[in-house]
Amino acid sequence: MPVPDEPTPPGGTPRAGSRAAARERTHAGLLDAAAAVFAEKGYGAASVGEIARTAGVSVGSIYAHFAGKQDLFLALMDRRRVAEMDDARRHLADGLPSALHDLDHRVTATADDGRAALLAAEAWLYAMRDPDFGADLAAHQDRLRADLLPLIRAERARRGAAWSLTDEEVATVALGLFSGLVQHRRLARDSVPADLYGRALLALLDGLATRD
Amino acid sequence: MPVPDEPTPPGGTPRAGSRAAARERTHAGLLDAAAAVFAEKGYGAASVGEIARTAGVSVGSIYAHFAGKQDLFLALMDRRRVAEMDDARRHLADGLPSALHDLDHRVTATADDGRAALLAAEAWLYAMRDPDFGADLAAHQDRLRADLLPLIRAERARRGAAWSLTDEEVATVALGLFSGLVQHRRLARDSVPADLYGRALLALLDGLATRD
DNA sequence: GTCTATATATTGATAGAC
DNA sequence: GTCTATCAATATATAGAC
Repeated sequence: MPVPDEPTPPGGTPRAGSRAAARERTHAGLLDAAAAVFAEKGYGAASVGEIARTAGVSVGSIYAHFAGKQDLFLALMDRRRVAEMDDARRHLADGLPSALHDLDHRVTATADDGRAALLAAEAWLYAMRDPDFGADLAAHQDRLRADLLPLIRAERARRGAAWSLTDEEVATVALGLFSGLVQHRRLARDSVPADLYGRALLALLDGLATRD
Repeated sequence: MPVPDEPTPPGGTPRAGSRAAARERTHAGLLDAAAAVFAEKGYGAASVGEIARTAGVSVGSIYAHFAGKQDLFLALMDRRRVAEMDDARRHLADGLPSALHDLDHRVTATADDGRAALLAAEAWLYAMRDPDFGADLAAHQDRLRADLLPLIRAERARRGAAWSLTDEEVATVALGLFSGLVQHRRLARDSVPADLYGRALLALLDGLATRD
């Protein structure tokens, strides 16, 4: 999702102008630069040197903030996760009908955003090679799924019929279709119209009622 | 998809034992090694040295077969593409009902296969950074979609009702859900049961009939 | 066509001045 | 905390013997 990638001041925002605030600024600037470089080059090909240059600091300064390239990447992913959760909770709060229209916009925004889809793919690949990070990412997906569940439950109650998928499975399909359509749209924009996600989800919901 | 990654003898298979056959063997062996190393390390972190060592040849020998790391990667992706097309056409030939059950198996096989999903993600990321390769990959997806279309058309005719999605959109959703579920299953196997793809597609088809 | 040896550049990370 | 300078390791790619 097109996450604004906002900084996360740990334990309260330090007063502007203070030494702690300056440190926070470089810290956040490094994460911004990391997002740009990791997205452009990929994790493997990205170099800490270029990240430092992009952030406008020296190589050595990076190691005063992070243990190394890996730690920097993990910190970046952490920041994106909390931003994505905030974003999701804000947009899902109003119930499913309003959310459906919103989700369409999130598909296109995520696909058309320069870095979001790229970094998500980098994160998934990193997770495939680092079991610990994989567990973190899976837990994050679980939380997203959990946030989706109340809306699905309410919709099922509203329609008052038995479904051929469990609520959790519906949430999984919704999440899977989301990332799948984002990647397809990114590859060939014309093949994924802006409202396809919403229409597909509606058809799915209509078809879930078991037929006898 | 769990593509066997078979060699592609250009212009007919050379006689076994001939010099051309020996060349073909190393060529194919290099592609096999490339598949293993690119999947394990990722494109950026993979080194031609390790690929050579895995294939049991020297670094210099790689450059007698390929122009470099990039060319090797592209050749590998090319081989996987023709194998995937063969595979898809073979399994889709019998019509949709038989294909549906088969598709379920393809989701689990692709997700559980060691390299297929990894290399697919690497290919997508590479495509995001190389427009030419991106066009190739998009064209490949288009061919897959085209192969899916007859089955969808037949199913719509069988059900004899208007649909809220075009046939092409249904194909896109089917492809998108496929890759999305594969990635989710790879991350958290329990969240994606083996038959979820088929059940979701069935529900989608049931719900496509417009309601008035 | 395959090998060994090597040229050249870049990498992640560290040391020490300020 | 940020800098400059530098380390050792590794990268891609090439040259030349066989």
